[in-house]
Amino acid sequence: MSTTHTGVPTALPHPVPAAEYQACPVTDVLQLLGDKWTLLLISLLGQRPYRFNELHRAVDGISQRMLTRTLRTLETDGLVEREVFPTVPPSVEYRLSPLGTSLLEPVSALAGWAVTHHGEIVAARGRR
Amino acid sequence: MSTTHTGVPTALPHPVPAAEYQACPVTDVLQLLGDKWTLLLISLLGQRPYRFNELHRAVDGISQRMLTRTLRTLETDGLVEREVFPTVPPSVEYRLSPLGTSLLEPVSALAGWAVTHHGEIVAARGRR
DNA sequence: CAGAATCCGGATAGATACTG
DNA sequence: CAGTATCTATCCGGATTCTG
Repeated sequence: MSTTHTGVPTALPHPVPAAEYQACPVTDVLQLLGDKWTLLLISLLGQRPYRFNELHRAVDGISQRMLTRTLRTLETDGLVEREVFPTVPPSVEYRLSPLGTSLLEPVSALAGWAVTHHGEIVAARGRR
Repeated sequence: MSTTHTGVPTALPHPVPAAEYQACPVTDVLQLLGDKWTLLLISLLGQRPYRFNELHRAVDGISQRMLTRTLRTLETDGLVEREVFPTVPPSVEYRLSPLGTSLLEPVSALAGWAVTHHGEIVAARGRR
């Protein structure tokens, strides 16, 4: 194996095939959580169930469309359960599924890191 | 406080002002990690330092432009350090900063959850 | 009340060509 | 080798309108 002046091997010990990391569970989950509203909705639903317009009012700034879309994605991925009450007018309740609830723990760990270190990130950004 | 037939209070105990969650450290960090390449690059750089084209070869499918942009963002946010060796041809090495290294731990926790539960998500998606 | 449908602008990301 | 510059296709998300 040839090396450069830096001592870094030029041959790769672990090449990453596209098919692998595109299906990477971690990347997939991170992208699921990384959008604009998902995490906030999960944390709200982690407190208690919410109804649609209740969420709409709770999350200042979210559009009806994005609230619907984000909830649909979470429902499709099995993190949120949607229950329709056939009343007039209709009422729909959203709650975390057991799977979604289990997600609260590792998210909290990352949230803890974020709270602790976000200042450093902001400081680094401030330097350029 | 009035309640509905579902027993859910209509008054919100915890309204979420836009200014708050838009600056939310957790949302900020999650969005930082949630893009297409960031997590993969962090995990690679968590193993050892890499040079630019070495990363380009390691991450099959990434464009030169996106590799540059993603690394720049990570550098700007203080998670990755960039060292230039004034050789001919030039050589640039990327490594995790201490801040970036500290991120490996909570990311691993979330990664563990992802590995454990990704099948359930995929299964849920499969049902619709 | 809880949405669906449509339209649209800005951001995102890939491909390509060029350079110190 | 390690980028930059440019162009372009696509996606994301907001606003608006309409409905069972």
